[in-house]
Amino acid sequence: MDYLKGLNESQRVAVENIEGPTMVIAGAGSGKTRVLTMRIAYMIDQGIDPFNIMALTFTNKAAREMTERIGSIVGSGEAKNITMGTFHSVFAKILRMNASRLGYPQNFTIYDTQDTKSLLKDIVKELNLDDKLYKPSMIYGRISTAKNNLISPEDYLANEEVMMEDKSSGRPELGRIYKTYALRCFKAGAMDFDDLLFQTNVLLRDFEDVLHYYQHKFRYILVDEYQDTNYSQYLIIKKLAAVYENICVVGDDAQSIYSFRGANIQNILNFRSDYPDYKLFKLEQNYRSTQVIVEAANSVIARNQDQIKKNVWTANDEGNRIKVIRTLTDNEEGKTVANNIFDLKHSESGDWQRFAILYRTNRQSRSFEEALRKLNVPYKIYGGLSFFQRKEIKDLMAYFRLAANHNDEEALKRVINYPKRGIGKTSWENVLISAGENNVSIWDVISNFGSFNVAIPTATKQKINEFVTMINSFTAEMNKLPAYDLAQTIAKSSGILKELFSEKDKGPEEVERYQNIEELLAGIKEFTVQKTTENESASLADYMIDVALLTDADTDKEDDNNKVTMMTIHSSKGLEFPHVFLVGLEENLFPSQLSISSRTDLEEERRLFYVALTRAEKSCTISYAASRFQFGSLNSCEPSRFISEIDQNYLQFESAHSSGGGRSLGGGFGSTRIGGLNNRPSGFTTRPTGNFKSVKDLSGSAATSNSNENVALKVGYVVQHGTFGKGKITALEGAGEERKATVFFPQVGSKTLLLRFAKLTVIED
DNA sequence: CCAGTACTTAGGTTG
DNA sequence: TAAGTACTGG
Repeated sequence: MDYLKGLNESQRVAVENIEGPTMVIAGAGSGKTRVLTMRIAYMIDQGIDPFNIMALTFTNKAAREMTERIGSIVGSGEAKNITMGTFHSVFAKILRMNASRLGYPQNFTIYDTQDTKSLLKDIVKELNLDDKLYKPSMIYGRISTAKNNLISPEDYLANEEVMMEDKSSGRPELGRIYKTYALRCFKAGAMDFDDLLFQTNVLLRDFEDVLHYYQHKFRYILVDEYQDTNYSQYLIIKKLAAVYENICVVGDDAQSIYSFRGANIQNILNFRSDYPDYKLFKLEQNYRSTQVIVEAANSVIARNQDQIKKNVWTANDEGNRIKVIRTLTDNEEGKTVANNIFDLKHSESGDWQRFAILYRTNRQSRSFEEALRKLNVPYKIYGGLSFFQRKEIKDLMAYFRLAANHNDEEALKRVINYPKRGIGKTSWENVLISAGENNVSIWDVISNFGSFNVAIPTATKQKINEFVTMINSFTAEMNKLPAYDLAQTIAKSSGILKELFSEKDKGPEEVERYQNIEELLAGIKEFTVQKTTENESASLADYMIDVALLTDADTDKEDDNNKVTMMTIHSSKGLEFPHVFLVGLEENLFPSQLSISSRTDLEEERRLFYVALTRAEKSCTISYAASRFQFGSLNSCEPSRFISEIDQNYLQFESAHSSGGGRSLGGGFGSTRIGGLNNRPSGFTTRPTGNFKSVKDLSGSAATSNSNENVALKVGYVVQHGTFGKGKITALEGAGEERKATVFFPQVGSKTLLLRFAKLTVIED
């Protein structure tokens, strides 16, 4: 077991103690991941069946990397049998296998935040509530908190304390919304992120045989980042570990930064009372950072009341002091940091990936993005809108979802009339009403108009029938065709590909959208090939299961390597960089304004600051601006209290302009393909401006003469339109007020126009 | 149905 | 500021 030789004494003991409840408190940079990896490898070496091991990590990427490393020690065949992943992904899979127990379809959809908010918005509208008072994100927060504390809608409504809270905040209907929302999700065969944990709890609570099965399957349980688990997660683990009590949790209370999503440091303290004979190991030697960084971080975190005392130390070099830079504005901050990175990169050998810019909020990335782009410095941004959240991707995926699960209401709503197929808002609303009245799913209504009374015209019903037939034909292929083939079919026959292709020559954004779809299809192809060579099932449903819980960090690309990283401090957890730039250190930004009134919130911000500092290996630079643009106006800012909380012996103050002079600008340095995930081409969008409008307006209303002309229109006529120019009629439909024409304009593409309004003049017939 | 415009409001972090 | 939504006129 050579691999154990590289460990220090406390790491080795933590690795070798594989039986019984174990808690590892691991200081920042103390080799936590290494211990976890080695421990699992060691367990397998000791004859434990990987099938009996469950390891819960914080990101899917971490799980993947750990599986790989374990595989390199014990063989990848063995490593593959470990159940490893995030809480959400591991239990989503378990839920799929047991979905019928809970009355869910095996192919249940996972609603993301967008789906959830959109559904909540609809519900508020349907219940005739004030949407100023009941905002989707606010309701979602409330429901999320409830679910994470295992409060069901019924519990919620029965809980007087909770109901009083809602009443006094002027929102007495939250419970009713929660109940409606839960019911709608259930009817749609959908779970939101919190349901994945909530329903797992239900499953383990109500089905003893299931509980027993998993208790015996997972004889050995490991949980990383334990300080960031919430009550719902805590209880799952507690139940599963109840028989064997081979549970190992690893964490650092000083790095607990997710209380906003229900994480509870108390879970660490509970561990002692839940497993009184637990063993405690502390990893205190930091291998990552310089002495200055370790000590500076220690000096800050010491100010927190709530903490487990530990002594993090390092044998590394002393290192340089932490540079603190003040700039006048946020834009200057961007430039200064970019210049510093540029200078440092060229004064020491090494790649761009050695640098990271960390900030409190996603929107701070802009000034750095601009400044880096000007210097031709390649960068990538994590967070913000991820690939799978983009409209065009969600649209196509909605077809996939619908094919897998007809009841997926959000998916249906998205695509029933996209691309346009003449199924309007009113028809949709009437279908919704009918579904509600008959207490069935929306799909039930639209696939069986004969059985329900729906107030929509026959022509529309016909169109909906065609749509239903199309979706059914996709469903029929779901388990026959490989993912890629079906995805390709859907992209074509749904009309999405055509829709985006026709827009392609409009502008850079349209081109990008088309390319994103191509990228998605390429990704599905890759998936299909890979699964097929591994002799595993490669259906489109399988693909969606794989992809549903991916984040930006998980979808990191190979060719994205040599780039400066920009991300929030939250998403930097677990990562390390030689040079860290910690920006926007201003009161009300970091610490955030929302946190400064409560001690516990402020302490969490301070832990966040601690996490940020301890990402740095060699150097850390802190910056703040004296003024910052916010909501359209320039606001002046105070430097963050956290700067003065650092032991001043570790700081070196510097003003913005004194830094480096000998920088050579331009000269074709940097990469040609700059920018990262969010890179936007900086071209212009040329768009016809309707500047003749005012002249036309003066000509007065010509509505009557218009309608006369319309009667005479026929497919194939060439017509003239005020803004779109000359075009050819490709289709005519509807009658009277509803009569509309689809016209192909070579200049702008195909348009459908309501003839009641559009002024069309026949040029030739 | 389409497109331009007026209005609103954003509190912050994520699977 | 910027994005997203609601409204309105053709």
